[in-house]
Amino acid sequence: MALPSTSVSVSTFPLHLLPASDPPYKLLQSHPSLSLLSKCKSIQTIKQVHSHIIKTGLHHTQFALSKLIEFCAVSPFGDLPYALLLFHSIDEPNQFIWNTMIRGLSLSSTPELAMEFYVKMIWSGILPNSYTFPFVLKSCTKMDSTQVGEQVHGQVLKLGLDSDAFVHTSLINMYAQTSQLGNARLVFDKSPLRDAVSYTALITGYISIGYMESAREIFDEIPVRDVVSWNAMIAGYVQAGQYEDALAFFKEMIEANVVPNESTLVTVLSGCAQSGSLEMGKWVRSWIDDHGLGFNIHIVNALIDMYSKCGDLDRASDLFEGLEQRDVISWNVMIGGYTHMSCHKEALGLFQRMLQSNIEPTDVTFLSILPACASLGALDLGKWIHAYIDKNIQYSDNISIWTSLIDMYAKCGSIEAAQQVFNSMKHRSLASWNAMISGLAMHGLAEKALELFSRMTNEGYKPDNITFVGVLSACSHAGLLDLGRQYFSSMVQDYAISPDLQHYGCMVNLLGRAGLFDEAEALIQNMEMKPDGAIWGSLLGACRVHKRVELGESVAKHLFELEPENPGVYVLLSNIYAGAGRWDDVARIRTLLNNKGMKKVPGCSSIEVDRVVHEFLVSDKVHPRCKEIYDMLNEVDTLLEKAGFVPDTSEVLQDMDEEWKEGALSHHSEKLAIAFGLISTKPGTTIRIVKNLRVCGNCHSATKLISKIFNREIIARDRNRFHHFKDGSCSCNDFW
DNA sequence: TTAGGGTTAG
Repeated sequence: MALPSTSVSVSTFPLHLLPASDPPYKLLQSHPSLSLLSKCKSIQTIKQVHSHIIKTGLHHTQFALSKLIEFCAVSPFGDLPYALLLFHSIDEPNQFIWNTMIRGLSLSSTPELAMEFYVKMIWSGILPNSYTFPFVLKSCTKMDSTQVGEQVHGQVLKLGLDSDAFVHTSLINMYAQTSQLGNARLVFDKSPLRDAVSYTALITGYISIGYMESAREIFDEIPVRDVVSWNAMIAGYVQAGQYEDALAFFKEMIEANVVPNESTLVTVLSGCAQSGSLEMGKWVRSWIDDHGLGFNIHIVNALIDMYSKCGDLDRASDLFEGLEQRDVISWNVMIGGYTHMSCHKEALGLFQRMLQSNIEPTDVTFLSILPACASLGALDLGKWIHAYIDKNIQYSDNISIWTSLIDMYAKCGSIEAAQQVFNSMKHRSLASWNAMISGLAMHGLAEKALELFSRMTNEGYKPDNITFVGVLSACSHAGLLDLGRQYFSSMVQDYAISPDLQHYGCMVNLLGRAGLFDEAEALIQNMEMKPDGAIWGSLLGACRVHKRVELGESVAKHLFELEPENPGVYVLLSNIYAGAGRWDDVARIRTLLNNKGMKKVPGCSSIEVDRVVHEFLVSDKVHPRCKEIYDMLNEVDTLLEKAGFVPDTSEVLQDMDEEWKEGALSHHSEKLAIAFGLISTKPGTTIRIVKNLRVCGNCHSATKLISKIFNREIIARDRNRFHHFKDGSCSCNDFW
């Protein structure tokens, strides 16, 4: 924005003719140069105003400089380094200027500097006043330093400033936010200065340590509750997961004739979103419409979030598209909504649109978009995001983002890159270790996963239930039965973690694969909870491997009860019959399936080429390069045959009808994706594919040979794990 | 003479 320079006459006030002491305040306050400040939207325009101030001689007045510093230090369009520069140009800054610098720094990401300025202020002989301490105490709160906070409290008492309501509340807030509720309470109780604000500061302290009931008691004591105190309680209930209480409070608030504001509605809607309750959300929506608030962008954003989290993506998208002005939150909630509902392609598409609209993504964007990349196997896009994050310093200490990158790389098949990100992290959270361990596990790198687990415990991290899912799945993917047993009992005995369904699933898988059916069944019987479909499914899979037809039948019965609509159970059972040569039973199951009108979930494989994800279904013929793909498939089949490959037809039901009609196994989705990879990438390039189902035995054998014949590394992710095909063999050692 | 405390997307 260029400033209208002609509108400011240098001679408006001939201030340069005045003596150095400040002229009358009224004259200064209305000076055009200073009123221009409020129009500034960038550092360039601030500099222009600064030069106006110099031209008009205003820079001789501390008042003008203080207004300039205030704008630079506090306004969202300001520039803290410029404020510092201005500050250092002043010989003897007055109390207001010191306070303003402390205020600006307390808002920044470096509150330590605010403390430094506070100390310097005292050293320079300027006494802090009742304005200074709210800023200083905010810095203490931000630094989470109880020691410094207590020292400042001492100085407040010495100066007798504890009788100021603002200082008083700031003290309560400082103690409340640094988990010293006892001290917060003491300050609160000892002083007669109690208003809705100080009550609310105390309430949020109790909420932050999860004491909702204490918060409620204090709330009931407030003589006059204002909108913020209601908002705080509603936010507390949302945070505590007490969504119905949050809504009840919202209704009570309206009955008490307190007018909800934007915060109230954003908070209530986020509660509806988190609880997934569309009914609640609709009720709030109608209130919003009745009160004409449907045009507030923050409220619309919250509505988009609510609808998409409650599963109504159409309504969410309508609101999103209907927005005239979208801010970054609008984009983030819509992308996050798609990810939440597993519409990963839509999430990626919207992200591309966001970039095209020149909206800067934020860390929240990446936390939504990286899982979408992970799910689709969109490695190139993931890499692009990694490069973007690398370039933007503000993400350098965001552990969640780096953890998401580890997860993305691992799930996109690039375990080396995941490892590199993990190694480069200076600070890690438990989730970072978990992501790396699970990543190694799904790549079948059990030894490395277990090594990492012991490194993690040596470094003092306490593993949680998710860690053990990773550890046990590492054992299960590598068939490490004894180690699996050891970790399972260590989890219970050494870490007091009670096993959940996922842990049992790994153990049943391990035992089943080893053919230890009695032990597996005993384990299932001793579970504290009812086994789910995954547990029985795992056992049924083992029955197929070990050709245990009768046991398979009885296991399938459990599954038919639990998941009557899951065609996978019928498919697996029919494969068990096929393996035993019981073709009549195979036919019976097929008829049963057809009669029930159930369709197997179609096999779907995807491959990313040049940042575009291509998806293939069984015998798909819709791809633009369909002809070339099928030509390549023919060539592959010919070469496979030459190499002595004999298709195994025992798993013909894997893809049911479609496959049956084709009469061959050569058109499974993974083979189409591989053929497309072969024709669309340079020789020698690694081919990465993602399949939604478990890879079938036939394709597994074929892919091993393809990797040898075409001299390509093929990395395939199926529903359970990764397979690295190279030189005719697979990293899973045919065990999956 | 200018300002300051408690609530708000994942």
